[in-house]
Amino acid sequence: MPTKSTRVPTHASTPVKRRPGGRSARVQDAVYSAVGKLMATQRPDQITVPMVAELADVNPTSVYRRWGDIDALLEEVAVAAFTREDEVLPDTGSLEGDLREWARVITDDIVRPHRTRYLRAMVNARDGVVLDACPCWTARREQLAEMISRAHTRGERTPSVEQVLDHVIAPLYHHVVFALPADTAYAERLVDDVLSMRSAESR
Amino acid sequence: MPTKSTRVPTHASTPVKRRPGGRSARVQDAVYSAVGKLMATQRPDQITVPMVAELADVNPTSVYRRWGDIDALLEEVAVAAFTREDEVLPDTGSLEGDLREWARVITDDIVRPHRTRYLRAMVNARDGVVLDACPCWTARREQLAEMISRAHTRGERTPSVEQVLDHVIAPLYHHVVFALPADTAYAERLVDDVLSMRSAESR
DNA sequence: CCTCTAAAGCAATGACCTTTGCAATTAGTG
DNA sequence: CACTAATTGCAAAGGTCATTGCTTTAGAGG
Repeated sequence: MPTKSTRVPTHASTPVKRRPGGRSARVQDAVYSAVGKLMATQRPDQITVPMVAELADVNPTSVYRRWGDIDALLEEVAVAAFTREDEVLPDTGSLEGDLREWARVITDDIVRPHRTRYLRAMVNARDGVVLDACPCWTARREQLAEMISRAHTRGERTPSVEQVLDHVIAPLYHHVVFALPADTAYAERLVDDVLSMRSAESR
Repeated sequence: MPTKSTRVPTHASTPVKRRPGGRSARVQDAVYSAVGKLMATQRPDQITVPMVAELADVNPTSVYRRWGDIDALLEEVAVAAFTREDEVLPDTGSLEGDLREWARVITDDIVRPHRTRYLRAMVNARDGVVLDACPCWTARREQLAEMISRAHTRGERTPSVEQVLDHVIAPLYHHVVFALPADTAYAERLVDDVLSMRSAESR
């Protein structure tokens, strides 16, 4: 069992890691990059520590010592990949336009093979637990809240954040992870459906 | 590589298997049962052939010879588990009542740990392919078609089969496989939402 | 520039999985 | 009932993965 270092650093300003200097950072980057490359072609559950270690030109022992096992590493890389906030929110002037564009971007993102594998890796890691929140959904939730808030100030009648998550995001991700066909047209159909629903507050 | 027998049987009436007699059937039952028991406690991707072989009191070699690898075996057992047609369709007199009851039964089914693991196993097996149809969804689709057809004969305005699949089934399965909370109340909310949508044919 | 120690590398070890050849069992068939 | 072949059991061998003790490297602070 890998005993994670929990010693408190001298200054509160220094990050949790005790020695984030050049070499450790280089190793971590190399390992992350190797995982990303393997994800492009390999199924998550057949990626092994020696595989990523060789591709990263790092000793397997280092990977075992820092991450414990392959699952922890994959999970870490997966959430890192999905929490990057480099997306710009669409602002078309109407909620319908915003949602269509937003759903289109998300769809084009997650249908790419390596993104699909990240999703499936996250599915695998969740065993025996029920999470109230998931890092990659909180980002979506915030984006949605922003777009819906804007629509409200324009006086539009809108569905709730939860309704859009349940009826646009969930079906999209569902189709992708279960290998069912998913494309932009499907995403737009979902947006049409959710916009035709009676809004939540009138329930 | 396991060379699957492709020899044509003498009579077209005889099934594909060449020797489905007592012993083979017993072995298959034991293996299926062992997989089911392991699924109750183990993650799919850490179930190994020797594990199921020992629990089934069967030689590992037999499993390798018949199924090739653990993935093929798990996939086979999973689809077998999800295509059992022992469910009775609800018939409450209204589509709303039918859907609520139907969604409730499905929810109670898939939140059980071993059922969740079967779903995740199916997710894993789907790599690099996009399927037009999935065996466990065709069953749902047929059940839905029946209920909606009955509602139509009663003169009810109904959503389409696809809409119910996308907005009730998909979010439910999504929540379950991603370890997000899912219960009967959630399922009923989804049913309410889909029933408040503008129906598909009026689009 | 020097010291200290966290982190990485190395090598040996053990455990487990998978394959393969051969013998034994047993289900179909005449 | 006897015959044939499909299927299983057995055992050995090869390969990969994961762990562990020790050594070496190189940040970080004085």
